[in-house]
Amino acid sequence: MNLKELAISLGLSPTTVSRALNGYPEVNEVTRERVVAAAKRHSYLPNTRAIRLATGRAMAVAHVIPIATKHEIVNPVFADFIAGAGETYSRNGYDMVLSVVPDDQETQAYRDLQSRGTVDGVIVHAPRLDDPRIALLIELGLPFVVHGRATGHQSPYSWLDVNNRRAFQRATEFLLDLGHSRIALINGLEYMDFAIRRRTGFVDALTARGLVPDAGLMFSDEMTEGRGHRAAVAMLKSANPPTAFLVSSMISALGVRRAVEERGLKLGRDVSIIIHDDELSYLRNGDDVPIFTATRSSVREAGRQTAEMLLDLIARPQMAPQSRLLEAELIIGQSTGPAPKL
Amino acid sequence: MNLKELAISLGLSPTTVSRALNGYPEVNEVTRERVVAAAKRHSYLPNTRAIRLATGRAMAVAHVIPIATKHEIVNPVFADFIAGAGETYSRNGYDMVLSVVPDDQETQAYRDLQSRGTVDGVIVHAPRLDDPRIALLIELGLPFVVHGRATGHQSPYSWLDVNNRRAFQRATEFLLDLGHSRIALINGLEYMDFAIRRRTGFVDALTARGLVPDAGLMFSDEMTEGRGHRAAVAMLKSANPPTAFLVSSMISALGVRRAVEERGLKLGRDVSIIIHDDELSYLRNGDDVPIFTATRSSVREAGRQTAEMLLDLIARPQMAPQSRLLEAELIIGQSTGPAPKL
DNA sequence: AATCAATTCCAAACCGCTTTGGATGGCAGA
DNA sequence: TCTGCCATCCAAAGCGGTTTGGAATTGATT
Repeated sequence: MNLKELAISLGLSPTTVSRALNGYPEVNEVTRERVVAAAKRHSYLPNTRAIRLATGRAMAVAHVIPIATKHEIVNPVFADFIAGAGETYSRNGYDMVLSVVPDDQETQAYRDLQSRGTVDGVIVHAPRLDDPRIALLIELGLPFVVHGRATGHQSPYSWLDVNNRRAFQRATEFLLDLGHSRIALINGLEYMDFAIRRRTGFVDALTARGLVPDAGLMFSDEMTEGRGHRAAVAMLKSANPPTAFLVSSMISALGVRRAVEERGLKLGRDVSIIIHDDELSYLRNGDDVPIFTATRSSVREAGRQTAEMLLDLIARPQMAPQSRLLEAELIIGQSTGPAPKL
Repeated sequence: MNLKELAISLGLSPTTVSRALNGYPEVNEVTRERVVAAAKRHSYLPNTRAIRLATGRAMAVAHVIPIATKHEIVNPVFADFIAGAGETYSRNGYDMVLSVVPDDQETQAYRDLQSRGTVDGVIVHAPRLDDPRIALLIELGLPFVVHGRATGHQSPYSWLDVNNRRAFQRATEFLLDLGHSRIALINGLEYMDFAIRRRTGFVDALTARGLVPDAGLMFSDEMTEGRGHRAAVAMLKSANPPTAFLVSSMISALGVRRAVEERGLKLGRDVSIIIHDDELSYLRNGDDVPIFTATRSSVREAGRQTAEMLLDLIARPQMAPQSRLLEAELIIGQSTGPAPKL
């Protein structure tokens, strides 16, 4: 059943039926009700493809997921972010299209999206230092919002980010206040913008207390359980081991915890850990009482809000770039305690 | 730049330009080259929305992701499956649209997708016992492929699944051969089809050796680190603890391992663990040597293949339902060893 | 030279909706 | 009674492609 057939069955013109269903004022209320009733009766729904062509809007947003040809890691944070963004899109009648492309074709993917008119805007994931995608999208004139920021990029653009620097600064201060002075940082890859900011917060907090960051206690790699474990093992067996760890991801932290326990040390007594908790739905930090002390910020909520910002931007294209900086909570769990006495 | 403008700039009709670009035979080879060159020069790409309306095909596939209003867990396996499927779609010029909907609106979501013509087909995730989605999709006539199977559903449909029963049967036999007789099963929620099949494989293997499955050693819950840990702790402190664990997920297994180590037991010597390894990219089972002995099957590859099956089905709608049963490898890691002597 | 079949191109219809620019009729105001 | 203004509806023109059904040109065949 399409608009034309529905119109015929009602003895009306397609124009009137279309207007009735879309709530335009130039149709009699009685007629409108007749139309709406008939539409429901025939379970008529307007064809998406036709609407898109007629209105010139795609009513869709893309998330481009580059697949690294080398170490092809799908960001575990991604699923929850998508879930959050997806909720927003559903509520607003937008479709979410995921473009999975080899990373060397990412540029072309954005150009395609733009010139074929497949979507009305995009969300940029996992920005890196001096990320080239931002300049590209500005040039293309395709509305976009970045989840995160790109240190080094000049011109203004819309983004939503967690205050990573502040979060890690506070976490470090918290450990310092507990008397820890040898604090290790188990970070993500430092070409990722968030990792750079976290390190900055960490270093700033140490420096402010007159401590000199020890390169041997700063580790940066993919955030997997194995890497976290390996790094922690190495640090713990060193001559002057850390008494506390600041860990960028729950997953790495599972590895760090294992290393700690393997050495017969007790978490929260001998060694403290603070993690950053994205509140991944399949990796809850304890059901009621948090296990890890953590800087916490829901990536799912970030997804919801980033999507909202993008839809705003699409609705008002000449709007100035917006930005939103979310503050992470510092929540106290069972993984931190006073630095052990020597 | 659109088709019409391009045609004018070439002194040709839109018809000819369209045909030239789409490789139809009724256009002179010289003309075709002129057209192709001009298209590239103006970086012309045909408008997606127009193509979709004109051809009546959406060139898109949906994955409906129900968000449980209660325990809203995003399946961690999901990200990698999507990445795999996405690769296939990209290669074939299809878009992947993700519909995130509250689970009580899932039925309506499928109906919408169908009658608005938003997509040409869908992939059904995480089938449950007697999953109603299958009957719905057959009724709607929307092409679909299920990732997994739905025990209890009658009429034929297309699916791709791992041989979960066989995998867990083999894993259990492997443990039995090592002399273990008290083997625990840490399974996923047993309204999920895959969990039912894994339990069946487990029970079958025990029964075949004349052992009676102990209900106290069979656990079923969400597959998180915490739940795995808790279940293992309880079992290990019981009067007659298991000497081996069969664990449905890498994530739960991290918790089980922690429980084992907390008790001062050594993995592979005092207690054995076999996991099912979906080869999640962010949860590698060791870099070179596998840590856990595992039944292994790449969910990413499953995504690739499931998507291929769906595209086939869309291309040949009257094709009989296809199915593909992937066998998991049993790979030997460091987490298994002979049952400890009493 | 006339016929016929390819070859090569084009005009126009169509996909299913939105939207512009009227047309019609009823009613109040002069 | 006539004018003008609403209120209500419709015809037709898009949106940007694809596809059908010729038409014109060319070359081979008789």
